[in-house]
Amino acid sequence: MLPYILGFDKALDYVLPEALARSPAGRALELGSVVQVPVRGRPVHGWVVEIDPEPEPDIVLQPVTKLMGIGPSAEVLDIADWACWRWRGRRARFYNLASPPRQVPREGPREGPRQVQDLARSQSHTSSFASELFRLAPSSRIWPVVASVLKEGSALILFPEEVRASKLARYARRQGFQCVLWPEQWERAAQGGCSVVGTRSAVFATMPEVSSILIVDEHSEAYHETWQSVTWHAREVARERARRLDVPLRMTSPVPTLEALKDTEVVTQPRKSEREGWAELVIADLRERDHPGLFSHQLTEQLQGASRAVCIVKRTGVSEARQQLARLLREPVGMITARETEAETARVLIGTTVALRRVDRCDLVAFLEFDMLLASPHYRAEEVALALLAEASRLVGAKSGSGRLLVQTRQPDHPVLRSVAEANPEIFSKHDSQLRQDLLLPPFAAVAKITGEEAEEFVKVLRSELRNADAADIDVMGPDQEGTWVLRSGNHETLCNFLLTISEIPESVRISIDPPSL
DNA sequence: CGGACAAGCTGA
DNA sequence: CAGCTTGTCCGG
Repeated sequence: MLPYILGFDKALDYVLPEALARSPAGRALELGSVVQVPVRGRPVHGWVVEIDPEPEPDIVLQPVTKLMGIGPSAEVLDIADWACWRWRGRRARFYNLASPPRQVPREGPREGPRQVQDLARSQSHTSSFASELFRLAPSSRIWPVVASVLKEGSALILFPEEVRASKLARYARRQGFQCVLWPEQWERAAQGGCSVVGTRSAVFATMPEVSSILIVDEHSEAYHETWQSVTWHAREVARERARRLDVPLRMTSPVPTLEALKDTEVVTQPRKSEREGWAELVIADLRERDHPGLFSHQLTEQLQGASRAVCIVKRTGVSEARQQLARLLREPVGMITARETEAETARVLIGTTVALRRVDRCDLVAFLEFDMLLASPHYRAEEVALALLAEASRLVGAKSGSGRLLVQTRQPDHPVLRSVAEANPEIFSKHDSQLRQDLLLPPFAAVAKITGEEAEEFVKVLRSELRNADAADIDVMGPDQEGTWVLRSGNHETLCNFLLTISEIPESVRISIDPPSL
């Protein structure tokens, strides 16, 4: 069993006492079951990762003290192991993500393990796995896609936000579908016979059968976990899980990422519908302006005509811009920042990009400093800027309504803006694809960012290891001004397999695979 | 991770 | 040299 001790990634062997060995529901213990065991006399939870292991000699086995409940299925343990390989993570982290937040009691009807395990452990079959991306304008309903997926059987459906996930689960149930929310209804999901809806970590939901996986708004940054040492992406986990299960992976997005477009069939709406589903874009070309400042005449004009407007500015300068705007409009301006919300009922609101998620309805979103977004020092800056416009477009509604997007810029012909103006995200993805191919950035390369106190020392070790392993086709770059090194390879197999051979990683060194910024 | 124990530092 | 900090090791 693998103890839930971060920084300890080794399975330990225990004996199961007779008293715990039997259970009315069948086998008491299966792969993934959560047990309590003593580690150095301390009670610790952990996951069963092997049953009847070959006991190592000269070790006195301690008994398991408690059965805590069911855990991730063998299939999920396997995909979690894959995630550990792919992002160089620790098993306990991913197993914990895949487990119920609060242990499910052992009692209750539970059928014996189904064919899940056989399915999971047989990985190498010729696959008819297909992935499909539905490019849907921001205001288009996704329900038709969701419904078609629900009709096929027990689907696994991911949303970027909890609110949307639970709303959809409720709606689906009203429409007569068996549909549960993960992780709240963890046990029902594990029993099978229903579709499962959740956010990022629901990609590790235990389900006896999965008919297909659907990722709604695949471009959302919410699918990319970058918290502390854990870096992983739910879309990539879903892709691998679908491939292993040999079921279709489906995605929706108004602004598909290059990652999603890779090896995927794109299904588009009729041009007319897609055009209709984007909001009207008004561009204020700042180069044409005679006086400097944050407020173009198009902006004042649009703000005066709006019944409710949100202005987006950069983090520094929200309150100053707010004062200026209030003076200009001669009315109070509400403020929304990451920390606080003030005067939310005002007709005009100002805030950073997070404000888009705090407002439920408006008919104008104005980006006052759009070029700042485009120029963020990250290789995904433009992609993120386009995603924000899609998000804003969804907020203000389709062309048929009165909703508008206003962008102040000195680059009115930027591919991001042309994509929105023409309701054609392909304009941007072609541009971005070319750029990333030229610069060898993801998804056209696999990269590992190495940071931390002892990074320099560690990279020296990596370099010498690379010289020894003559086959590895990996570049080492760095350091940059921030003391960051980057490993780059043409594919993840090469990169991750190489990293797997490095057993000793200093405590302070952090390796993030395909981070959002380099 | 967190405890156990060893080795190093300090102050009387 | 006790008493405290910091480091290293290890778990079945």
